[in-house]
Amino acid sequence: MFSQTVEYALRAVVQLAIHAPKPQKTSDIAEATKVPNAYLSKVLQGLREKNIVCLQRGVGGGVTLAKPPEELTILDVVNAVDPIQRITTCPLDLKAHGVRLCALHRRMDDALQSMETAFRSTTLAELLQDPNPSVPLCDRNQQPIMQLTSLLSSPASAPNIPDLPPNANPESRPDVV
Amino acid sequence: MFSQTVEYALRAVVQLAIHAPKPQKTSDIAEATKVPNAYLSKVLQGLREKNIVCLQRGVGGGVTLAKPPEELTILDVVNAVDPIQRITTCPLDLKAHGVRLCALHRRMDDALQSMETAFRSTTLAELLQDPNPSVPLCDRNQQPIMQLTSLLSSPASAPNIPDLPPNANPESRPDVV
DNA sequence: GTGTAACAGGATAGAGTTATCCTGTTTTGA
DNA sequence: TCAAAACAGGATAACTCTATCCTGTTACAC
Repeated sequence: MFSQTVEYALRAVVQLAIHAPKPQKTSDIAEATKVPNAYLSKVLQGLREKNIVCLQRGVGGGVTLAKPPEELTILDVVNAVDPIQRITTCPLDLKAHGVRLCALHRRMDDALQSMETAFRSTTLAELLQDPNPSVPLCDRNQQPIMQLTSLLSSPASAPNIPDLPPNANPESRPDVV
Repeated sequence: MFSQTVEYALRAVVQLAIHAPKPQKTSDIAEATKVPNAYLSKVLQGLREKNIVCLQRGVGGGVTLAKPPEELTILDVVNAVDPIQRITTCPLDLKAHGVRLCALHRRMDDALQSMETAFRSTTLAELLQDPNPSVPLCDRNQQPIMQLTSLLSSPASAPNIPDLPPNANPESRPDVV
């Protein structure tokens, strides 16, 4: 549903947000985000054209966010590389429909709108402040305060959060059927 | 965001639902839905493999829905041709994340889930019962009861719903920002 | 100015999506 | 049995997306 390019772009800007405002080299972002280096370079050029990032050549250069993480939403990034195309007029060009979508296209556009709204509501800064124990792009878990305390007081009993089997999925919300 | 194939498949099954349970020829569906005939044939073969439609060769044959419109949801059709792929494990394969998605992928999957839920909540039958004046695949507007009455009593003053300019969009819900 | 760091951008290629064409197979009914 | 109707399916092509490679250009430090 989301293109590879969107996924890559989001990973890259999250990595930039983590280190903002320090510039990051494309190759370092590529490594951290597991995105092919040469392709990431193209994606970043696209982001620059849409004023999401700044690219600086030469020694000490690299990539930076064009705005502070508080002012960049997921939607800004998504729309920069692979815009969510809302359905505004009848895809069949039926004259009688025009901008009054039929039930089918109304529902399809509603789905697009809900996605757009969700993406617009989250900034990069909010992503980083999320209390989720999995830190974006970082292969470790945050230790909750309680566990951190016990870790400090008795290192031997440090909780070791195990990987869960693929079907356990304790963090996800139950599917509304 | 939605592939052409999904759009085509949805148009086709709506057309089948409109005429259910009467079989429709592929060529007739193609014409009504403005989908390339030969390509629609491939799409329908995909829908048959997923038991969404039945295809019958020979004189009097054609395409029918494999279930009544009340039992087919938009999601059934979408997943048959271009499945909504939920994010269940970390796309970067970070060991520490596993099935506990980070904030970024959690939000992306939430968006996918809301789309999935919306599509699962609407059957083909409900699409056809929608009071929306634009009838799916049909290039005319239903006359609301009031207007129909006035039409019958005084044909000369029959309201003629004009096409609206692209930005007026009176039917769409206001965008929640 | 010279060398190095780092992005810029064109050429190219593989895979997937969308689309077309043509021939084969099945089914029905006269 | 034969002919027509209608789908089946292989071959192929255009286009887009994803990805790689290589050379050029810019910026900084010395």
